Amino acid sequence: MTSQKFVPNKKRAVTIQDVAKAAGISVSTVSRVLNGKADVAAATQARILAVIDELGYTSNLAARSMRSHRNNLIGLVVPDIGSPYSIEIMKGVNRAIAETDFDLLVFTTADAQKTDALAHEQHYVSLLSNSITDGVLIAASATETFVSHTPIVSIDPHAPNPDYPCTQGTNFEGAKKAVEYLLNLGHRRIGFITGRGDSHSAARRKEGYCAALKLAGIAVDDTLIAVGDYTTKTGERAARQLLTLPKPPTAIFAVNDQSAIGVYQAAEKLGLSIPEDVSVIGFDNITEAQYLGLTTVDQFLSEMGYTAVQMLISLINHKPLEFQIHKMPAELVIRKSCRRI
Amino acid sequence: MTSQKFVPNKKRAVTIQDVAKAAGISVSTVSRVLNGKADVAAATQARILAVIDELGYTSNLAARSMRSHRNNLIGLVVPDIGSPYSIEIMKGVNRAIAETDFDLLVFTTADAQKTDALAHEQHYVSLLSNSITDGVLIAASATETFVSHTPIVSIDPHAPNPDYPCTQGTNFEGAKKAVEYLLNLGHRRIGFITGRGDSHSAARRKEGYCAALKLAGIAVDDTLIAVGDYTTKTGERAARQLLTLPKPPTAIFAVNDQSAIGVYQAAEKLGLSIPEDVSVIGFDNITEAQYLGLTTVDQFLSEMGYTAVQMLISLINHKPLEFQIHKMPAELVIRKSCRRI
DNA sequence: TTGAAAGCGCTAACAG
DNA sequence: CTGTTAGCGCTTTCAA
Repeated sequence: MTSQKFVPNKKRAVTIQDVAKAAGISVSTVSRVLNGKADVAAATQARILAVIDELGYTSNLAARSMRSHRNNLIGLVVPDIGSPYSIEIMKGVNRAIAETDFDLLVFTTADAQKTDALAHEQHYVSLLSNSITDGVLIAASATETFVSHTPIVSIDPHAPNPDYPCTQGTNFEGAKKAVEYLLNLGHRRIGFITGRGDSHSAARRKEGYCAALKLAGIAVDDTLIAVGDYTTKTGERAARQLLTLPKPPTAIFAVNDQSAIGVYQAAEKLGLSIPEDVSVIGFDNITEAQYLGLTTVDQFLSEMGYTAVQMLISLINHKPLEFQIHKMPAELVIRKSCRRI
Repeated sequence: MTSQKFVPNKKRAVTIQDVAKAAGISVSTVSRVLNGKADVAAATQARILAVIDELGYTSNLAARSMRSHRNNLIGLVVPDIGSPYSIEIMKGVNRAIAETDFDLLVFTTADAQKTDALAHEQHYVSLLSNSITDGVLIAASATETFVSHTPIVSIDPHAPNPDYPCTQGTNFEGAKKAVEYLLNLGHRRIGFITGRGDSHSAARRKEGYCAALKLAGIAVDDTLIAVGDYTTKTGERAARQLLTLPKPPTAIFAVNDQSAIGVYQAAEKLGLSIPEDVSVIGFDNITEAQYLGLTTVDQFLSEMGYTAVQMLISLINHKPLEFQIHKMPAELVIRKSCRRI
């Protein structure tokens, strides 16, 4: 077996000094053309540009940032790249970034489940913010306070923090709307799958669920509330618990779409069909839920990302913000997972 | 309307100097405890740690990287965060990263369609690689050469480049396998939706399509080959072209799953159903395709990302690579989008 | 065990 | 228009 070994080339990076030397000019002049200053002779500029191209020079971000404190770079910290939630937010962030002259750097706290995500969040935010980034966006932050001398905007934080501007969903109103929709369809036994206990948004969604029920004169039945943690796995377990009740609910409202997918899977495994046997609505609106045909409450995660970028850039440019908390309206997206009874 | 203005706090970042001053000690000693050197008195160390905690000090990545040239940070450049393709790769990369002590920084070339993505790719790679990152992974690179003094591993490059190690799919074999499956099902008129012309992998997939046909003694019919560019949009257009032919194909093999989704949508709009009227297979295997029930050739994009990380880390640690090109096997995933005729 | 000092590559005054 | 110089915050010799 001929295994082709590969040994990396270990050449030093070319610096501004190399360029200056090769062009027979001082570093400051090179720096000037690099930064597009006007006061450089056309001939000199052309020569330097040629040398830069020839040597394949690229400015060292670290060195540059150390001096100029402006990198046109914004950081985004997400709990888990690859989760539908993060992806949706990244899409919006990316779209907003594309309209500006900022670049985007995405940082992930890798394995949120392994060690304490809180410390990681903290760590990364300070790391980015105190270094190369002009400001940072932090999605689904569980952390309360950050150490940063650079602007921070938080996207859909678990708990609201008056110290940092953020975008937020209308969790209460959205959940209420969803449950009211089910009530209008004639449902009276409506189950709820909760999120993690420490999450402010999950709590608000539960409040919305209870409020809608109360408004309709229906008492909240604790046996119809099952505990989840935003994942499909616990969603399935919770749904199984609800659907195997002596008197199961005719509809289930899940704290998020991932949990709703769990309901979908549980129903499938129990030989139940949706929406014939049970109607389902989930909060949030991700691709999988869309393809499954799940009715969802869309709080426009991607818009949250989009808006957060604009807020952050205002802050970076020292413009005051109109609102410290930007609420995104939630909208019910009717698909085929609910039926009238 | 009471708009709550928000003005950012503009405090300077706390540096190692501040810590040294507050602890009544020199910066070098602080640096030592920061880097876990052994030769510091326990008392001094404790005091410094306390001050660090109190002041909320975080080391400046830029400054640190400038001196030490090792940041335990790897960069990933993707063409488009938010595209199913990139997401799949990121998942694998992230999984691998979580097993190491490296952190991941994801860079995106934002809007590939806007300006020339090639220059962007180039730019970001050098930027990351010459600065804060110990090595970079580049996904779906169209660029031929990179300027970098740091290791580079390319994931599923459009065109293979002998200068950089990479992970690659078995494009030819996978496509051949897919078409052979359709042939076994009895299909004789099998359409193909192509990828972009400049893509090596697209070309290989087409070759696989042709090879399978030839092996079965079927002449390649150019009217059954429609041009796409990896997107759902062109996939739909191409599918429409094929399906409205006087003698349409009974099956379509699409260069990627996004194009296959286009086939799905085109069929729907033409009132055709899958697989009754037309069978469909797509290359790659993303969430949407899975939920749609599309039969696909899975080349394990996420495994490509995973493997690439390991290759890169070997390089960073100056270990030679066993293979410069790591081929990932492609596997046919049978779902419900094909039928026997 | 600790401190002083020399840069890493770059930008930004300040002179010429 | 161009060069000189002084750091940005940090690590790392080299002395003490």
